[in-house]
Amino acid sequence: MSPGESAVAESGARLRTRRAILDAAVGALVGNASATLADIAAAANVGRTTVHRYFPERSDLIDAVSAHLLERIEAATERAKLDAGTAPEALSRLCQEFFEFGDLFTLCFTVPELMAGPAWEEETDGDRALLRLVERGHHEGTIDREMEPRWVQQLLWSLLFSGWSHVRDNGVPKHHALSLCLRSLAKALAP
Amino acid sequence: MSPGESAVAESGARLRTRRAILDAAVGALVGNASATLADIAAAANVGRTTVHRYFPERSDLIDAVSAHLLERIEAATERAKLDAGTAPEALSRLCQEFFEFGDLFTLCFTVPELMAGPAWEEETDGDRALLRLVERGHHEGTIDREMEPRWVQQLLWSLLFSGWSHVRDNGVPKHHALSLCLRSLAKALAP
DNA sequence: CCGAAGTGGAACACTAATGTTCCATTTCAG
DNA sequence: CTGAAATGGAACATTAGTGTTCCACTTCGG
Repeated sequence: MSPGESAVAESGARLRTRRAILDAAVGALVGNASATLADIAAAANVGRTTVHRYFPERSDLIDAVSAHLLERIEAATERAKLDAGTAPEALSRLCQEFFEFGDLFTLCFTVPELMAGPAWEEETDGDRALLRLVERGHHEGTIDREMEPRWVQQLLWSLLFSGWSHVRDNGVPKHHALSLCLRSLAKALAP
Repeated sequence: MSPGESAVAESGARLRTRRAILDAAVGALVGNASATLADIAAAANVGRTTVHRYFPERSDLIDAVSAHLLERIEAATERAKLDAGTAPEALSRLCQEFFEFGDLFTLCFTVPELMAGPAWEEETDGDRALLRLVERGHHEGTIDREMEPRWVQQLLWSLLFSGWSHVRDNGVPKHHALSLCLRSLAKALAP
């Protein structure tokens, strides 16, 4: 292996610590939206210096978390197979997939820098798939035509946020919060 | 008037600037959740020194904003007359009242320090009135019994958040966003 | 007109977070 | 075992925000 393949073939160790830092960053930021690099380093059982080695600036780390989040969202959207079944069924599956993320996606609401990047401005494939799905529901007659695609999108996300807040604030079991999300979504969308 | 009545009889000017700073703080924080005291002072057309005269520490200002917000929420809850009409009607009125706040209450989601105070932990009269209202709806048979009081509370707030996000992100007119909120809420709660 | 209240702004010290450098230590593959 | 890779930690400079002090300026009621 010739030297200089910096980004390509990282040693196993590097990949592992990089991942550890990333995970720790997510965990720390979920607990405290303004977590310090020192906090994150501690959470990752790593020196602050090491964090800087992998992510020279704070914004680099934030960007990485952001990218990681986007990837997971896209993956979950694919798993939900939005083309299968009726539109409400597909939306329900998507809701369940997203719910699995746990408080991970709470970050979108609590850490504003996270959404700042250009990647969040443009529509992702997942976004488009969701919007198309709602339109399909309109044609099928399985989704209330007043519930326009973008509103459904807002609704889905804020329902998930509600669900996890319900778990956190009121100590409700997760499965119960999920079923409240699903029921509320289904009823709101029903024609 | 004897000297030393510090907090009681403030001159008109003092009250006016205090209010100006408070309003500016709300506006600045809505625009940027991590607004600086300098930002706020500038927004209020006031020197930073003056801000410190009225609110010695940043937390004092935040507390004042928090109190102001709580007052308005309580006032809006009273105006909604939750005891009148059917439960869904009352909830709809409450939703409209809250919606009037504009992005003001977005602060609850974006400025975590704001909710940190002890005043937000304990249940306010407004909270209790809302929870009782939902129970009344259950007895009347006008609200789905699966929609437990605290969930309805979460739902109401996150719908409002969705509504204003819809306005901000998608440029939808306010009245339209409001009607989407009301419709979604009504359908989700319907038995 | 006068004096007190209210204000603005400059200057300062203090703190917390960030980013950098350097060196000693550990780890691990060959 | 040996050297390169990876890490931890101390020390440092820098920056941004905060809180304080002091003085000059305006304003406004009497």
